[in-house]
Parts: sequence; C-alpha cells; structure tokens
Amino acid sequence: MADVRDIPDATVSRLPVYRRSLVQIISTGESTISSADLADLAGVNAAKVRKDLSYLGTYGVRGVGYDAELLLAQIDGVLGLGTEAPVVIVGMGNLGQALAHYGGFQSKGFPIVALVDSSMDKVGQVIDGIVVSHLDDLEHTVREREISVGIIATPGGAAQEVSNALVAAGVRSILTFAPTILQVPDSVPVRKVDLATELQILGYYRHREVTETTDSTDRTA
Amino acid sequence: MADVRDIPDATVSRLPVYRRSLVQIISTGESTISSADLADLAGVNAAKVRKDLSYLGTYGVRGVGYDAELLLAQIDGVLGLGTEAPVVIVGMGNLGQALAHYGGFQSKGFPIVALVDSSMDKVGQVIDGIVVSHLDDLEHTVREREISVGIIATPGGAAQEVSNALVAAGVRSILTFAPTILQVPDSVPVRKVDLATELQILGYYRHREVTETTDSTDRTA
DNA sequence: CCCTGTGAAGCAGTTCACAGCG
DNA sequence: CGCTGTGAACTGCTTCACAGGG
Repeated sequence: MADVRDIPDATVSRLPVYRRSLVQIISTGESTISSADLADLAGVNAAKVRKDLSYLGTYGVRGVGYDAELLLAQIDGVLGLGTEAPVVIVGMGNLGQALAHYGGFQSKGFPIVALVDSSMDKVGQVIDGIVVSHLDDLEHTVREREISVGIIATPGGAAQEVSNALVAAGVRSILTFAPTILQVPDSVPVRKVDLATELQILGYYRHREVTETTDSTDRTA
Repeated sequence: MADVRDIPDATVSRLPVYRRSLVQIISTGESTISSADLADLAGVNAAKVRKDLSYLGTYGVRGVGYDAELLLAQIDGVLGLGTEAPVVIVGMGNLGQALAHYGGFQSKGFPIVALVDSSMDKVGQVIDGIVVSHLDDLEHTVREREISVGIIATPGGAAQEVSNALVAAGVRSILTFAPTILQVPDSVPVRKVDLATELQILGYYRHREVTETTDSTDRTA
C-alpha cells in the first residue's frame, strides 16, 4: 500500500527470508500459499507475514492465500533483484578467498566480478577464475565492470581506508566483515557481519538454565 | 541495576561493540572514558551508551566517565567471556575451511577444537592443525573436548540434521551460516548469519537517490 | 467459511532532558 | 561544573482481533 520506499527496516530484513520460502514452495509445485504456511517456513508468525506483505502493496486472495510466483516477483522488485549487481571483494585473506569460492552469491544475482588486495603476493594470482587486482586500481576496476556492491574482507585496520576507496569509486552499497565502525556517506548503505560479535552475543544467552518450559513454542531462527 | 539476566536483547547485541571500543581505548593508555567518547567509537549515541551500561549495574563516575578496565571486566562477565568456549565447526566446504583458518575466534576466547564433515574426502584431512572427524562421531567429539559452541557451515539441506546432532551432543549454543530456519529447543540459542540475505537487504536500500542531505549526521555501521 | 488486510492495543527500544553526585 | 543515571516522552515494531471479500 505505502510506496516501496516506506517499508520498515524490520520488514525489509525479513523479505529475503520470505523470498527463500517462496522459492522452496514453488519448487514443490504449489502455486498458492497462506500467510500461516509462509509463516511456518519463514519462522515467524502469521500476523507478521500479513503485515509485512501489506507494505508491498501485494494483494493476496481472501479465503485462498498468496500467489507464490506473483509474490516472489513483487519481492524481487522491491529488493531490486531484477538486474544483477556485480560485486567486488576487497581483501584476499582466508575469508576473502572463501567468499570468492562460495557459489551462493552468483546464483542469487550477485556475481563476483573482481577481487582486490593490497599485497603483491596476492595481486596477479587467479582465484576462482578471476585475477586479483591491486587496491590502487580499485576505481578503474569498479567503473569498468560497473560494480555496485563492495565486500570488505580485510583486517579491521584497513577497513575505513578501503571503505573510502569503495565509496570514491562509486559502489552503491557495502557489506563489511571487519569489526570496525565505518564512516560512510548516508547515501551508501552498509551492512556489517561480525563473527566474533555473534559468538560473544551467544555467550550471554548460553548461561540460561531452562527452568521448566519444555512446552510448545519452539524458538526458531 | 537489574540482574544480569534481564538485559534487553538490543543492549546485549551492542555489548561486544562497546567491548571492542574499550580494548582499543585501553591500548592507547587511557584509563577512563566518557559515554560521549565511547559512543563515538561504537557508532551510537551517548544516551544509548549510558542506558545500556546502566543495565550492567556498572557505576561510572559522575563528572569523569567510566573506568575502562572495570567496564571491560563487567562486560566480559555478562557475556561469559571469563572462560574459554571451545568451538566445533561442522561442514568443511569453502566457508568452513575459511572459518577454520580464521584467527579471529581463538584470540577472542573461542578456540576451534574440532572440525567435522560427512564426506570421506574430508574426514582425516588436517586443516589448520586439526584432523577432520566424521559427523557420526560428533557426540563423542563434543563430550570429549567439552565443546560448547557449534558452528554450522554446511549447505542448507543438511543444516537441520546437523543442528539436531549438535543439540543432542550437548552444545550450548549455535551459530549457523545455513539459510535454513532451524528448529531447536528454547534452551539452545541460535544466531544466524546469512550472506545472501545481507546482500539482498542492501539491494533495497541501494536505490535511494540522495535528494539533498549531505549534511552532518554520518550514517555509521 | 476461510484467509487476508488492517485499525488498535501492547510492547520494546530509543531519545530527551534533567536531577544529582563527584 | 561535567558527566552519569534515569524517569518520561516518543517512535517503531509486534501482536491481537475482527471486519470484509472471495
């Protein structure tokens, strides 16, 4: 109902989950799905699904559910998945190399088209069919290959500098694995994935001794 | 002030960020830090820092700030970082291998003590000094090495099965990279890191054309 | 009659603003 | 006088509950 620009952050972050559930449903041959079933697959409750989908301006059919294909197309539209978004990975350490090999990006519309490092040991090496180029050539690389997403897989100390270079080169958004608070212009969205942080957070919840509650509601994630 | 068990989720997820900022401050030789400075380092605002820290029952000193060492110790206490939490990684594909090589865990109190796979190609191989063992031996491995954290780095299809095995073996918490909604008992907290999802979320925010606002407030992450 | 779409209530997290201590 | 600690206001998200369409 609201314009596509007004979707709450919390909803946006669930859209990929719904998307995945829809792909799964479609692959089983179902063409229609209810909010309750979609909620099960996505690990949330049905009211949330309906509220979320209502922001897309999508219309389900009362008494029936949502057309899976149609809904998928709408979500893809909102997430801008219609066109491919070429990706550059900066930092060819263990993590960067693993990401380069990881097939999950290509198949989801995020082809990795460039790999960058600042060490001469790495530059020129071929990883997963791509020649590693030097950080100094980043701007050229980004413009030439029309890269829109930058992934930072460098140590924390280099992250801000790399981020600046990515922004200057014109990437539209950044995914960083560095444990660094990046300063970037408002116009460049950043998502941060921090593995050590995730483990530390688990540390807090782990102590909880279960008192009694082995009942119905499964905690899903 | 409240007991350590009542800290809001949002606060818990920021504690590791404060922690890192404190480590940084201490390394520069400062012994005291104000909420405003800590806020800068952590990329949040000062009121939030003070509110968050108030849940720890920590007392800063009015007119001065917080004792960095003391605060760090308190956070470590809350996050259970006093003792090491041995980790097993299940799934020795690209991601699993990268995680195995990644030094960031060991140094943060999460030593990787076991690697597991279900393929005979992988079992017996030595990665980063650890012999890969078979999924079927998981329970034995977990009990023998007193493993408390399981990391799932398998394809999505195997994730639920691996999760079940980890829970049965007695791990206290799980970090998963599989794009699967896991069903686990309430007593086992799960954090999920999904790389494709992160990129898709960025896709939504990327379209935004900046209208005018190139002003003060930097968007930080 | 089933399932969506949505106002309204409820809850959690954030920000404000200031009293009070060192 | 500076900076913490915290009620109170506010904002945004979730959940409820039901009206209404197919």
